[in-house]
Amino acid sequence: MSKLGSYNHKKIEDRIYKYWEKKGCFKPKKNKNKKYFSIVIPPPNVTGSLHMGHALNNSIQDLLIRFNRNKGLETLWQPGTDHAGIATQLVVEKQLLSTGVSRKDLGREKFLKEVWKWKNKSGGIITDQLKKLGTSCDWSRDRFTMDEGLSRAVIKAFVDLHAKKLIYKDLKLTNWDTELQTAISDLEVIQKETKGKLYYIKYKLVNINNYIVIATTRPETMFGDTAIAVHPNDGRFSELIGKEVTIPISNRKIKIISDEYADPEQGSGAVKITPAHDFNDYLVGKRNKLNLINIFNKNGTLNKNAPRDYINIDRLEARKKLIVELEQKNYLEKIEDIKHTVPFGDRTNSIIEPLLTEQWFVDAKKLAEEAIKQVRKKNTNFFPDNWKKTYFQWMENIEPWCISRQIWWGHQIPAWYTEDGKIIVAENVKEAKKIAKKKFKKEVILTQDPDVLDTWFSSALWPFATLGWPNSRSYELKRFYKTTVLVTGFDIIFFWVARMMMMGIYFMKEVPFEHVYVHALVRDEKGQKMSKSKGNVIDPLTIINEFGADALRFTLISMSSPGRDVKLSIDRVKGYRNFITKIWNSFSYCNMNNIFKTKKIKFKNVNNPANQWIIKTLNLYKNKIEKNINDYRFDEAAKNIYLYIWNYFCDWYIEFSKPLLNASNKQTIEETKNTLLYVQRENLSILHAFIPFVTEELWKLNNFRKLEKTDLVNFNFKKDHKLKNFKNAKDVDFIINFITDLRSIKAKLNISPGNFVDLSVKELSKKNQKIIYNNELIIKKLGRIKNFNLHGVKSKIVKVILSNNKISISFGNDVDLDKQILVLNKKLVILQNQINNSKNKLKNDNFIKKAPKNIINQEKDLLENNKNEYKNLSEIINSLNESR
RNA sequence: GGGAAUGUAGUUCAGUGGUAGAACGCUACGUUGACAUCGUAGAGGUCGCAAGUUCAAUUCUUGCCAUUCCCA
Repeated sequence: MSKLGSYNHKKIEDRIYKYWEKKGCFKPKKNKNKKYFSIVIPPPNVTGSLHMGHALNNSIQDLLIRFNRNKGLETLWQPGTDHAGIATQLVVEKQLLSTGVSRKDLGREKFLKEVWKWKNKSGGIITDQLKKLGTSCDWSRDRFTMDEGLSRAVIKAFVDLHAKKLIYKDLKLTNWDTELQTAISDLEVIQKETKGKLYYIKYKLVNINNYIVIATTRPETMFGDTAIAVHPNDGRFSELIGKEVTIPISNRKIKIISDEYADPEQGSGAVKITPAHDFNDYLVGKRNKLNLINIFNKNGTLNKNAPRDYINIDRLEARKKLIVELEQKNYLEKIEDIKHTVPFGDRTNSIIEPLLTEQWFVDAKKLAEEAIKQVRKKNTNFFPDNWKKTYFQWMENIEPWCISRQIWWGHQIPAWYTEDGKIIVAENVKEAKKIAKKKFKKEVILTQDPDVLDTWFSSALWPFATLGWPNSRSYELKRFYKTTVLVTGFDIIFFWVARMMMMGIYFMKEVPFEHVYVHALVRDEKGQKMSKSKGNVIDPLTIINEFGADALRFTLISMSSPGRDVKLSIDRVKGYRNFITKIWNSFSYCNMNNIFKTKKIKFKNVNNPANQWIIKTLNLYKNKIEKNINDYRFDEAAKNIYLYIWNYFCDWYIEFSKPLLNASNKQTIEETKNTLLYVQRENLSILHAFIPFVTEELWKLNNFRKLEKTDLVNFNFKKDHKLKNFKNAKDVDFIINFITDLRSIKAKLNISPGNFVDLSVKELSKKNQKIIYNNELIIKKLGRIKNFNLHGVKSKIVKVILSNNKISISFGNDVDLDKQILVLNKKLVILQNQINNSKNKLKNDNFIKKAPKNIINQEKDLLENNKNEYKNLSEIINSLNESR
C-alpha cells in the first residue's frame, strides 16, 4: 500500500548494470532447438570516446539484442575495439613528445611497449562508456584487433591470400602522407574543395623562337615533368606535336605529345605530364611510355632530381621560391585564383602527395566479384534497401587496396626478405627460414618487412575472427556465423561492409551477415553536423547524466527513421524522460492498490469489457511492435509503444481500473487486479529492450523477479493471453468515444468539467443503452455524470450529439449557448460541403463505373452518415435556439 | 561531372491511389488518492511548384525549384 517514490535514474542505472554483468546475464544461453541471433559490434576505435553516433548505433544494436534475447533466441552480441594503427600511434607519440622523447629516440620495440601501456591504461574508456548506455554485450568475449587470436587470424589471412596471389607487392603510385611518412588507402584521403591558384607557365620550344603555355596548380612538380600533352584534335597545337620544349629553371628537354587527357577547355589547353606525381599523369605516362622522375623525398622535400637550389626544401616552400624565380626570369604568364579539390589525409590533415613506392596490395577487384554476386542473390540484404546501390557502385569500381603502412603500431607484415631482396611470406620467421632453406638450398639471412597492415585489414576479419576463426571447430563460429545483422552508419559501408563481405565470403564461403542495417548520422537540432569546431556537440554522457540512459536510448531509437538524419534536440530527450516517469508512476499506482501482492498470475475468464479491451489492445500492440522491430522500423516501434502505454494503458485503462477496483463486486475487483498484474508484466517485457534500466528496476521492485523466477533481461516472452472471446472489448470503443464527446461538449457549453451533470440516454439505440448501463461505474466516473435520466431535473435541458447519437443534457444557467450555436453552425457548413462532395462523386458515371465497389459503398455510407448528422445537428441547433 | 536522399502543422517527423496523423510547442481550463516530469479541451495544413496518368493524386510518372550527402 505504498507509492514508489519518484524515479531517479542516477540511483539505479549503474547499480543495475553491475548486477547484470556480475550475474552473467549477457552470455548466450545455449539452446539447440531455437534459432540464434548474433551481432558483431562495429569495433570502436580504441582511442575513441563515445559520441552521439556511437550512442545511436549501439542503442539500436542493444534494442535488437535484448528483444531477441527476450524472445528466447540464443543471442550473442560480440564486443570489442580496434587498434586504430595511425590514430593510436599518433596519440602515444604526442604523449611521449610532451616528455621530450620522440618515437625514433625510443626505437620500435620500446615504443610498442609504450603503446601497450597506453592501451591497457586508457584503451578501455569507450567500453566503459558503452556500459553507461546499457549495452548488453557479452563482455566476457571482449576482443581487440591486436590481441593474440586476431593477430593469428590476420597472419593466416595474409599468408593464404598471398598464396592465392590475391595479395601482392607492387611499385605503384600511392597516396603518401608526408607528415606520417606512410602510404594510406584511397578511403583515408579526403578530397576537399580548396581555394588555390592556377599558374600559367611558359615552356620554351627548342630551336623555335616561341613558347607553349601550360597551366598547373602544382608548379614545383615541373622538375618531374616528362612531357607536355595536347589534345589530338586541338588545332592550336597540332603543329607542335613531336616538338621539344625546355623545362624552365631545370632546362631539361621534354617532348610535346598528343593525348586525349589534355582538355582544350581547361587552362591553356596544354598540360604538363608528371607521371611520378599525379594519378592521371601516371596513366598518360603509361600510355605513352614516358619516364617516371620522382622529385620528392618521403618527407615532402624535393630530392636530388630537382635543381640544386631546391633540394631539401619542402614542396610548398619550393613552390613559393619557384614562382618568384619564374616571375623574375619571365617564365610566368599569369596566375588565376581558382577553386579545386585537394587531397588531405584524414588523420593529419596534411596535403597528400601521390608518390611512387613499393607497397602491398589486396586484389580487391577479384574479391569483389563474389561479394557483388552474394548481394545480388539477396544472401545479404540492406535496410533500407537503397544502400545496396552505394555498395554496388563502390564494389564495381573498386581499386587495388593498399594495405601496407609505414608505421609501427599494427600487425607487422609476415614477409621476409633475403639479402638480395627475394620475398618469402610465411606465418612466422621459423616457417620462413624453413621455406628459404628448401628454396635456396642453404641457410639465408632473413629480415622481416618493417611495415604493418592497415587496421581495416584486421577489421575485415572481425565477423569470423572474433568467433574463433581460424579454429573451425569453435562452437561460436559454427553457431553464430553468419551473423544476423550488422548495424552501421552509411559512412562506413566502404570501410567495413564492403571489406568484411569480401573477406567473410572468401574465408568462410558464406556472407558475414544476413542483414545490413544502415542508420543515419546524428546531427544537432538545426540539422548541422556535430563538430568540435562548431561547438554544437552534444555529449551523450552529459545527456545520460541529466536524463538517464533510458531517455537517451528511447529518443535516438524513436528518431531513427529510415533515410533521414537524426536531428537531436534536448526537448525530445526531456519528453521521453517524462514518458519513463509516466511508466514509473503507473507502477506506483498499481503498488498502492496492492496489485503485486499476488503469488501467481491466474485468470481464465475475463468478463469486464475494460479488462478484455486492454488485453486485446496489448496483444495488438505487442504484435505491431514485434513486426516493426523485425522490419527495422525502430521509429514506428517506439511510436507504437509510446502510444499504447501512454494513450491506451495510462490514459484510459488505469482510469477505468479506478472505479473497477472500488466496485462492490469482489470478482470484478479480483479480475481487474489480475489484469493489471498481467498487463504490467507484459508492458515491462516489451519495454525492456528500449529502456532496460527502469524496467529491470520496476521488475524487481514489484515482485516479478520472484514471481517469474528470472531477471527481466533474461525473461522469455510468454504466449499472448488468448481470451475465449473479446466480445465485450469493442464496447469500450463506444465508451471512449462517448466520454470524449461528452467532455468536449461540456467544454463547449462552458460547463465546468468537474460538474456532475444529468443526462438522458433514452434516445440512444437499445444496444448502446445496454453498453452504458453495463459500464455505468466507468462512464459515470470518467464522464462526471450523476444520472442517466432526467426525471425530476429542474435545470434547463438541451439536446446534443454524442458519438453520432442524440442525447439530452441538463445544464445550469451559466452555459454559453451562443458560443455553442456558433460552433455547431460552423460544423454544419463543413458537413454540407462534405455532403455535396459525396453527391458529386456519386453522380459521376465514371466513378460508378470504374471505382471498386467497396469505395463506392464507403462513399454512400459517408453520405448517409453525414446527412444523418446534418439532420441531428440542425435539430440540436433549433433546440439550443429555443432554450436561449 | 556521376550517383543518392529529402521538401507534409510553428518545429521535428510518420503516413497513404479514395475523410491528413503523432510528438513537442502554442491557447484555455484544472477534476478524480499514480503522475504538474500531470490531466482535459482546443487552435493550427493548397502535403515544395508545374504538367501528365487515373473515375480519383499529398501518394504513381516526368520536369523544375530548394536543401543535403557520397563519389570523381
